[in-house]
Amino acid sequence: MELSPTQPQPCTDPDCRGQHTPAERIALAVSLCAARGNKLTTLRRQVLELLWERRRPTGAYALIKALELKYSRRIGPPTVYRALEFLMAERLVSKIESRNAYVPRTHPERQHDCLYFLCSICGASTEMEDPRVVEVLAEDAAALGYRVTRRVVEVEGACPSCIPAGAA
Amino acid sequence: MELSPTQPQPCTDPDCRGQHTPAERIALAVSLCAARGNKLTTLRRQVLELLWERRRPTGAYALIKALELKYSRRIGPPTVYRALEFLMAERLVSKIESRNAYVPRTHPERQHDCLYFLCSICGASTEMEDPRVVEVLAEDAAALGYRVTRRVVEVEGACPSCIPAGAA
DNA sequence: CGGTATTACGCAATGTTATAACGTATCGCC
DNA sequence: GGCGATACGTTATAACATTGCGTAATACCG
Repeated sequence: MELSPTQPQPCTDPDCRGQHTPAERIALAVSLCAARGNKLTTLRRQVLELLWERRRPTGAYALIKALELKYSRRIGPPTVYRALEFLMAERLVSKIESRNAYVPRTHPERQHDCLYFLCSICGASTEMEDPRVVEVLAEDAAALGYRVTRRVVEVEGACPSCIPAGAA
Repeated sequence: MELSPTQPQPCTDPDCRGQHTPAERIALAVSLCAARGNKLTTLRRQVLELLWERRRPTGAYALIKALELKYSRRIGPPTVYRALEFLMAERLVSKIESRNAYVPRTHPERQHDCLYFLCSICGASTEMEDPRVVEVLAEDAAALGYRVTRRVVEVEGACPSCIPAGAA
């Protein structure tokens, strides 16, 4: 499942209408890092840009190949993994655990982890936020006495465009 | 993070009090597979038993080592992965995606995917079910036009026993 | 400036997780 | 027994991730 890049995705957050373009999100990333005193180096920015360009969950090695192709130089796994580590720490990127792949976050300025809807047919991913999920999980965590540090919520299925194809 | 086995875990489901023992859960697995006309072979049962014995998320290769040790024979990765595939299809086992590890399911007879609470300190996992999570995710999926086939909900944090240790 | 500490990156090697491809054995059935 | 289907064994390899160490770039401070 390694499909061709597509266009900017609509934001499903009710608070923000319209589309987010890669360029605009990169600019936001730059200013966020600057504000925090962290360095979005060239390499890190290139990785983030690439993720925005592909705009679907992308594995680290696919990223390496794409970087090598685009910038005509050799890049080792640790280089990319370190960049991803930084980007995740800055909340600019999320890992899709069920795919060992990475996606750019639409709203790096926000606090909570996102939900991801993943299409098993076309491979697309849709990010969303739902405070109800956060709240319910918080209640469950409290009931168990857990202190929450991270939420992984990934819903696998068929996206609207693919349902005709895959419908039984 | 590879800790020693522990005892049967309490079931957090309000509908069922008491503890589930490995032996009892294996018996349930046998009868469920029989009822469905599927074969819980020796190997598959051994893998399931091992998961119940370890009772914390266990990687495929750790499973291989444990099997080799316990039954004194060589076992290749595909053998174990196929057994896991079968056990997951029968809903007897779940994969913890954020750890690339596997756990036995307490209630294989039930339909919905579980939530998992995972302790980053001791490595323990706690299974639970919450219809509210399922419902909220169903609503979100409907809003996006997604047809859901699987839910991955993994909450990382500190378990009650570890909070004193890890508390800042 | 120049020295020094810190952080980022390059690179080789290796570790870990998962699957492909193909052959053999086992089981159920007629 | 012969046959088809399913499970399992085996080798190799793919895919994902990290360790360790050295060098380069940067920031800080006298």
